[in-house]
Amino acid sequence: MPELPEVETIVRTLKEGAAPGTPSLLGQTITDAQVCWARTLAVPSTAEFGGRIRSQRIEAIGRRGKFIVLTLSQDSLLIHLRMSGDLRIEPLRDSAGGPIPLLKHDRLVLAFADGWRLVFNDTRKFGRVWLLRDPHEVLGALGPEPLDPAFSPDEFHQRLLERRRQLKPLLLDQTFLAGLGNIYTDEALHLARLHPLLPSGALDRDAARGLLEAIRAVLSEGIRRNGASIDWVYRGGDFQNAFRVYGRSGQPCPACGTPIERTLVGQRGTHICPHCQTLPPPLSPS
DNA sequence: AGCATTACCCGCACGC
DNA sequence: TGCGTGCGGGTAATGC
Repeated sequence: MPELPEVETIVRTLKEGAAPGTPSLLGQTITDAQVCWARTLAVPSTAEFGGRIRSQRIEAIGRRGKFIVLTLSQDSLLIHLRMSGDLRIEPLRDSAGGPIPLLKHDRLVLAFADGWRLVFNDTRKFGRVWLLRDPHEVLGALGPEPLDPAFSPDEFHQRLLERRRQLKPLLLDQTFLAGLGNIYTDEALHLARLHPLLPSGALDRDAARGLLEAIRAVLSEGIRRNGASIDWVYRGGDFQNAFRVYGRSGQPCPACGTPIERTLVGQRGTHICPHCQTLPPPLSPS
């Protein structure tokens, strides 16, 4: 479900505590694990998982692309929410001391020494969790962090030239750039006034810089607004109220008023302003 | 050979 | 009821 800004928002709430009275995940010691849906676990096996994670302490909480990264005493726990994954922190027992039942679609539970638990809920079962000694085994495949100040416009330009692909599929490719998904890609391309099917090799230095600036602008606004809350999964963010094109087919372009159009690019719903985002005519075959 | 593109797949819920 | 759609990504087949 979430893209970089939603994952960033979730990571921050895990660090700070979701609400007053709910604890941070930092420093928690894991006392028990329950795997309700075996395929949620990428590695290791369900049989190995509980014994291996038990008694480890959460030393750090971070994000890489769309991955939530929990650094434990010995291992790293990577969580990818994919389309419908969600995390919640709640007490193990109610005020009367009775166990609090799990909910429909709860897939994995970590219990902590202080009486709270972390629950991974995932309606569509696409989400995955990895428990690894070396997180680089998975995260090493990811491209640069778009908000990393050390990632320069010229380096971005160079990568665009190396990978000659249509812009939208390329921006969605996590090995090219980590963190963009369907919403923020459409938003960034519109802000940069670039057509999603434009070949990446066609961008000059200025266009590449403009695209990186647009990507950073939409991601930053997404984070500032605590992400977007759409469909039936509500997370409290309100970036959906600032969408320029996503989900707005037929409504006016915020820049020029032309009705937004919805097309399909690589099986993904794609939203553009046909006036602001034009494709140069293809070279004739003759 | 090595990319890039395309089609399809994976559970489930929701709106029309 | 049936059908289209989806904040993601892996795989296999095909194309250049």
